[in-house]
Amino acid sequence: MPERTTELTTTEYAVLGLLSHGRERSGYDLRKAVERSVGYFWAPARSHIYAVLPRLVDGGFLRGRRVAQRQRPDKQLYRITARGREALREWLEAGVMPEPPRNPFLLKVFFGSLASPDAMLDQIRKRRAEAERLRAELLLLDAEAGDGEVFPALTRRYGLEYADAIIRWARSAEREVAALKAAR
Amino acid sequence: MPERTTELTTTEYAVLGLLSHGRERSGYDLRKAVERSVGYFWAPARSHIYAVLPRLVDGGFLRGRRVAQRQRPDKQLYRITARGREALREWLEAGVMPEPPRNPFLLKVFFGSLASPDAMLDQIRKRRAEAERLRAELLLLDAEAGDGEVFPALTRRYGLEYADAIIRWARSAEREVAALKAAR
DNA sequence: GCATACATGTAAATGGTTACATGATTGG
DNA sequence: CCAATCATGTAACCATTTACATGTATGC
Repeated sequence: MPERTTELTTTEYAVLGLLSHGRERSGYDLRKAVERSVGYFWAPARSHIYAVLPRLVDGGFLRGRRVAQRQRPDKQLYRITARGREALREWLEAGVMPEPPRNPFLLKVFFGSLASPDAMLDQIRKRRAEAERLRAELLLLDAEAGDGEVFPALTRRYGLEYADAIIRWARSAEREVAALKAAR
Repeated sequence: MPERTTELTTTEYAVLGLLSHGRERSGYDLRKAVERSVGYFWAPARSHIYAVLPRLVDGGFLRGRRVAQRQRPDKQLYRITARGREALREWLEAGVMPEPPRNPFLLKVFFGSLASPDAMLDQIRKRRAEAERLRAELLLLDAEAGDGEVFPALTRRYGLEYADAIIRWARSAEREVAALKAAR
């Protein structure tokens, strides 16, 4: 952790963010909300969400209340506090940490000459397929969302631009590796 | 770790990869090699490299030898073994794990409506500046490299495509957020 | 009869990070 | 004189992951 300029972890801010739009929710609800919203760029494990919630209550960022249910396990519902809202706003306005570079796929490409051209061709094709899946998913999300909120729409456009970049790259990379193979 | 289909961690494969091109190197050498090659998509901490080397020796992937130096601390030089080479090749040809989605910047954008438009504008501009720096760095690396190895060149092109995508996105996002601000 | 939705959590592992420790040599 | 280069490592921490544990109700 680099000097800890923020009070909370990214996942904690994600949870605060999801709770910032009014409604109180359970851990279970939050997990589903993640899938339908920030899931394609931030998807904490289920158990991680549950771990983070009591911590946020301890810090005064959330308030929780237990709801007994018949025929269902009890629920914990969480609501964001003024303090939580404030912390979230501060985080949003604070400088972004430059993300540590982390792309194992590119690592494979970099050392690609040690594998067979066919194997590398396969890797690149799979990557393209992944980007195409993402692209389709984002178009779907976009259609579902209509033109409501500006910022969520911006993240989807980012994703599309990103997916398109990979698809373009992959297409040209595939040609190049195929040529390499032909040239023996 | 998801079921552990590979024997080693990504950083360990990165080290094997860097040692696969002939020469023996020290931990210190490797760290510098990282910067000049895979650093913009895989950059382990210095201490992490040192931690990984003895582990690779234990597994038979590397052989190390101590070199005494006058006027300098002793060196450990490492060379890849046949076993190491084999493990690397297997990893290169094995399926890529789909990378876990992780983009804290997009998380901020997603919840951008909770901050001031100016703050968000600033965030996006900084992101663009970062992408422009990366772009410049990659062009430089490209120029330095000339047209030698195909695969490293492919990773640089990936980076450029990526950087351009972000720059394009940021430009349009900046306009949009500015409009939002003007609309009060 | 079986999968899925509802609902929450603990335990263990891990891959990675920063901070700390040490010290000589070289070049501006 | 100061910064950078050479050179290696330990210790502490941590954010996050998977596996494990438990059980009811509903719809196909």
